[in-house]
Amino acid sequence: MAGNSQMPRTAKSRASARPRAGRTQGRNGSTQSGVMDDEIALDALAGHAGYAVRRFQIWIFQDFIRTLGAVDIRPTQYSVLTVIGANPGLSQMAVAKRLGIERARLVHLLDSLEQRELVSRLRSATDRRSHALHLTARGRTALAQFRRLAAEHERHVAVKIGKENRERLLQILSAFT
Amino acid sequence: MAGNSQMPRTAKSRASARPRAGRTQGRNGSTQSGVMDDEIALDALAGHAGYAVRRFQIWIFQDFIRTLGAVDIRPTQYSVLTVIGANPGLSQMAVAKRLGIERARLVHLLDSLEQRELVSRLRSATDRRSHALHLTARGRTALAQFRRLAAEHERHVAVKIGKENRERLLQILSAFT
DNA sequence: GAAGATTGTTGTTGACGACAACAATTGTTG
DNA sequence: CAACAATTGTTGTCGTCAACAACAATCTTC
Repeated sequence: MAGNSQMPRTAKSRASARPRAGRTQGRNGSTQSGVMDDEIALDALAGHAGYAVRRFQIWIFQDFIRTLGAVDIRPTQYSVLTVIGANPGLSQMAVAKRLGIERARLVHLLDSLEQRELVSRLRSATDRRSHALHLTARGRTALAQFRRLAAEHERHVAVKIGKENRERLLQILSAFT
Repeated sequence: MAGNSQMPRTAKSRASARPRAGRTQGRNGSTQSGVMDDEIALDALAGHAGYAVRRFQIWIFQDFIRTLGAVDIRPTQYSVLTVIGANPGLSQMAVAKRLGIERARLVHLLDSLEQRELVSRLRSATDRRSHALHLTARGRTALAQFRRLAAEHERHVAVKIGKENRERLLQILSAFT
């Protein structure tokens, strides 16, 4: 229930005012409020990977949250469930390190998932400090559904940037997974 | 004074325990705490663009923040300064829409930048509701320096993922800028 | 001129990353 | 084996950021 619609939806309508595609210098007096967004120069920003990546990441998370809105699962929760599902018995530290999540933050994530009875913390037999994390039966069937919805989301991504571009992207960023 | 160090810094040292690169199934009893991260299966996560993009975005922002740590400029501040510099006289709404920032959030960003005398809000002559945003003289010279540091950061990105991959990435995500 | 929209502002909520401190429990070493 | 160091889960704090809601001042529009 936190799903937001789609992209910032840059102001349309107002069909006049042909953008004079030339100079990117600003300083055109009348540029006050009726500006078409693409008239506004990004300047150096256009050459920064971080800017594009950030905007893309926001779009992708919004789509994920919306697509899995009915089951109320956010990207981080999905990643935690997936890793536990694929590696039952992991400790919280191990999950946190693997996903790059603060172990303090994982505590709350697991509290929530445990309350929803998707995950259970069992005391480890070998190290009484740590918890062995497992999916519950309900967690396993739920995850299967989440996976289907996540695949649907992934198709949205493919449509947005192109199937081949998506694969190329995954390949380029494989070092960060 | 908000700069955080670098990456999550997963525990290194401890030179023993050769990871047995085979199965990715988990369920190996001894897998409790001494796990090498790459033994832990990501499962479906590996096929999700969002996961990789998110991890990459975090890395890139951390490097940006660190590289521009000396001048205390964060990515969002840099983007705001850049857009105002390239389009003097813009209203806050226009900047917010162009960068996909909440206009409520831009208020605080500008408060900070105005306090540092990098930006000034002038009352618009044509619309007394809105502010015409300009860089101060100090803002212009400062931005030139920020740009040099940002270029250095961008070189870090190129080293990290490869020069061609960076360009390919910019191309793939050009729709989001 | 009245109704409705826009602009900047303030404030709240929640997700998230980074830290610091702590108790319980290993491990390590003299 | 006992003292000390390190690890694990936990709690709490702080700051960033996106999303909303409400408001006064100011256009727009009819």
